[in-house]
Amino acid sequence: MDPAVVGRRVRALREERGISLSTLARLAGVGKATLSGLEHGTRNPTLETLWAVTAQLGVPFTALLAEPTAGPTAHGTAVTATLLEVFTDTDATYELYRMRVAPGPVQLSPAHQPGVTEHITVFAGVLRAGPADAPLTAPAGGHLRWVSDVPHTYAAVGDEEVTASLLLRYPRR
Amino acid sequence: MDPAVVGRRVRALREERGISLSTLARLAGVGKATLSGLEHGTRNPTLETLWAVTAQLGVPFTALLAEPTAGPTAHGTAVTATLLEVFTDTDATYELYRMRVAPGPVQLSPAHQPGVTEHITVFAGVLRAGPADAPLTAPAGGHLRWVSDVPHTYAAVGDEEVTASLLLRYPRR
DNA sequence: CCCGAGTGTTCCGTTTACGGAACAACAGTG
DNA sequence: CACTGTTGTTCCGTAAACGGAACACTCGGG
Repeated sequence: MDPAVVGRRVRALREERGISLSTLARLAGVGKATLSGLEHGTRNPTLETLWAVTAQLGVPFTALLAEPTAGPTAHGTAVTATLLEVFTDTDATYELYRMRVAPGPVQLSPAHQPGVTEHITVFAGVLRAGPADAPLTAPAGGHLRWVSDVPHTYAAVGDEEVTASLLLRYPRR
Repeated sequence: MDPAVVGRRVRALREERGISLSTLARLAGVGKATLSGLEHGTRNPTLETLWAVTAQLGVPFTALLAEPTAGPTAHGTAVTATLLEVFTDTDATYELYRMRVAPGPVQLSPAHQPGVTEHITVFAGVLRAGPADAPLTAPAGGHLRWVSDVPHTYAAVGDEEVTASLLLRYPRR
């Protein structure tokens, strides 16, 4: 992860709010040198520092560390999935991904454990996905859902890249 | 933010994967002392350190800093929404929330800007939501979508709390 | 022109997070 | 029993993140 990226975002968020470096430093309770160094990417900020600054900006960490999350980039070439969140409830564990499917060949994914379901919301493009023997199609705004304990496929229909959110539900065994 | 909380989660995630402190430290390229102190909450870890460890665990920061994210907890009493992610594409900005709707009175939410759409995936419970004059109903696993430039409502059907993911799409003006 | 109030950067002494090594405790050998 | 390989914790010198102060700079007034 590049600290310069984080720095640029902090600076952008600050200027977006029209607040000066000096005042943000004072509000967040950190030194001006610290904030300056942070925005320039010349420092390697502490959790405490980042927390203080982002809290003052009213922004979760996620907004700073969004897209370069080197999460488990998915299995193959066409599909890129970034793990956004994992939350555990009493009866299941959920993994929420942001997914991109590049136009091109169909992407085959192996089966998961029994009972696992996938929920996909398509935001842009047209996605054809689901069980390998009976895939479903959804346009932008559409939603797909299937039990993923069988091999399944992902493919972008047309030449537009597909953006979607993927939710995996693992029932508690 | 309490560093002890982060520490406990790191330890939980590590043990969940059945991997020892020593090996995780080696894999992540950090000192054992660093990781030990981090898990105990006696240190104030650096962005670089956190990044190395979470990347090795295959978990985004979000998973560590999940629920105490004092993000914009939603409008009223029945609905609690936590901002998980913000990502900006060329044509729109997305805000992804994890939403909980407590059983009880209907929650009314004011209209957003024109063109904003909401996408909801229900994970648990039964949700009745949508435009105030024509709400829709979705059970667990269901999906709702509507244009939210009119006042809209959220309500849990039955006495089970609703868990859902809410995605707001703001088209670029 | 000078002055005060603001901007953001740089300098610097103190604090502390860092990794390597040494450590005690335990497990499975021969 | 000793030996070897673990486990995680603690010690410690070094590197660096920290906040405060000093700095150069740009505005707007008197």
